[in-house]
Amino acid sequence: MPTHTTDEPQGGLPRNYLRATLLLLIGEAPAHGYDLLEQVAQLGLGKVDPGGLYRALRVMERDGLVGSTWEHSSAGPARRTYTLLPDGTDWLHAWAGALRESHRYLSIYLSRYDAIIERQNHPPVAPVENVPPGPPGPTP
Amino acid sequence: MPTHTTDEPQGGLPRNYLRATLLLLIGEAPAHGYDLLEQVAQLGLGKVDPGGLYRALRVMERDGLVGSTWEHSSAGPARRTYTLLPDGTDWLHAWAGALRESHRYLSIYLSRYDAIIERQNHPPVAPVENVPPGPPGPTP
DNA sequence: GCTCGGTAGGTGCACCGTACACTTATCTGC
DNA sequence: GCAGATAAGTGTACGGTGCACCTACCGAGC
Repeated sequence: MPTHTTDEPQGGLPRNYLRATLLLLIGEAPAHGYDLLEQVAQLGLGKVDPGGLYRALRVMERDGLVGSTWEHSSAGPARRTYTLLPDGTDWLHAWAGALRESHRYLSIYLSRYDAIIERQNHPPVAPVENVPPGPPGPTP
Repeated sequence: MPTHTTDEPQGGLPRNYLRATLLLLIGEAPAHGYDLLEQVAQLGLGKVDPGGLYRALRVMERDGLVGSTWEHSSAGPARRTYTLLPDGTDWLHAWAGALRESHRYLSIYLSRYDAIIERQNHPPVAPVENVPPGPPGPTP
């Protein structure tokens, strides 16, 4: 038996949506991982895997998109606060462009999907299934 | 040197966009692979890898989403024509729902991005960078 | 009759993002 | 001193995707 086949749709979110989202949020205001974790969750995508989030942040730091500084809060453990670097801003712009295209694509997709549904509700001619045309009468 | 780091955005298309798109197109009208290859390309996503497309079709057939029949055309090699099966229709609906959410998410993302850009053009107060407050005078 | 290019379908493979499970450390309140 | 919230990570396997490459059929042209 195949392990997985075609499972439930489970999202259909853009690829790399995590990086893109993190760049946006950090671009709005510097923040630390745990904070971003909650912000991301409230942004429409519930429950994000913390591991993936922290990993994404470190990769982006390694690549010079964001910078981090440790902040020793009086309450709770120390936190890493991330800020957007110039390269990160460039990337944010690039991502926004790509996502705008993706957004347009989804609009097309959904309108064509709606057209199919519409067509099913108002068949153009000869509804082969039921209600044959002509006056009702005893079956010949 | 790391092999890949954070490369160019390269799309940001939804995950599984290929299956979703194929289901939609086959739902509109039965078609064969090569045909779908061109339709998909014209749908906004240029140049799709044929291998992946054919593979996706076979997986979906294996999972009972689509059915196929060989058609021996008089001109050119035989072609496999795919039609949507009931399970495929269910999936199409599910995908459309997921993609609609994704579409909404992208709307939010883009409007927040635009807000950032806007904010950069019209800083709310005290543009920390230049133009210090106080009467202008000769540089000390 | 042989090659060339378009049509049609397919495999092998490696990369990388993601999801899931699990761990560590600090501080507050009971 | 233990539980639970805050905060940051690691290990790992899965699966979609992209790239490169291969087979087969058919008509046109040399």
